Amino acid sequence: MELIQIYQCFCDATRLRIIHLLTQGPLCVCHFQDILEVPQTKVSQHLAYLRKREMVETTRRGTWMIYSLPSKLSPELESNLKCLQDCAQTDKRFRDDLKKLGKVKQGTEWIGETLSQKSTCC
Amino acid sequence: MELIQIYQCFCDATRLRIIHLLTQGPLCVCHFQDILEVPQTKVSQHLAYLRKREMVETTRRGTWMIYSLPSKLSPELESNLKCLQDCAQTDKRFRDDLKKLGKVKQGTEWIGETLSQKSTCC
DNA sequence: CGACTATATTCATGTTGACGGATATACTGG
DNA sequence: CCAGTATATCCGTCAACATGAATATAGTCG
Repeated sequence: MELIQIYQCFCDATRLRIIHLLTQGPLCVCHFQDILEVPQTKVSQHLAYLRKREMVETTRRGTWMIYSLPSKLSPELESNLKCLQDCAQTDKRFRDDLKKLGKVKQGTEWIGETLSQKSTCC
Repeated sequence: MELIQIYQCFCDATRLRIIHLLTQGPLCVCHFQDILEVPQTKVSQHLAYLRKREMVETTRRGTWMIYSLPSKLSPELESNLKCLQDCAQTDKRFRDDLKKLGKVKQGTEWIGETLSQKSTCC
């Protein structure tokens, strides 16, 4: 992944929040919706943008689509993700996203290879 | 400077090269032109973009306009500039830019507050 | 002041991107 | 197979951006 493409992926607020969430681990679309509070279409479109540029990978689990960062990160991407995590700490918006992520995650839990469902959503 | 704006400034190839050059120190427009080998208009427009977003500062020195990074960098910008410098090392294009910067700089030299001109350009 | 150099701005145009609304697809459980 | 949920894609529209050409501005030197 070219450096410039990394920045292109990073340069929209919604995408940046998505990527930031993904640094914490894989996440399914409905969780993105819950956390970001943006329309489903918007989430899907940005995820499509990221997929097209191979910034994210997907796995289907039933009707849910789980998004994650690529399993092997280029050094450039890795550096920039670290930098992002670092910068995000001082930003209220990103911190709030992480808080919500925690709450949303409380509703679900991974047990081995299966997802134990506690919330109404995935 | 907001994180997202940093990425917006970084997300065009020409701008990224400009910013990368600026991490090495102030530079005037004609040097950008020489190094980047892009039309003057293009350089000026990208510099205007960066100026508007306060990613760069300017000083006039005679007919030349010297561009530099802001004297006080936000922590976010500083982190990202470091990251950029890091990533740029492994990229041929950026390395070539630095090589050219060296050559161009050989033609000029700062002596105290005055610019001793050795090349035809500033 | 006038010619010249360095740089900026304006303009027109093509492209990409962001977004909401509508619709399609994919999987699941009955 | 059907209904329902999760997600993706398509479409139209609007704004932002990238770019080259032409022109304007600012400073210097004679």
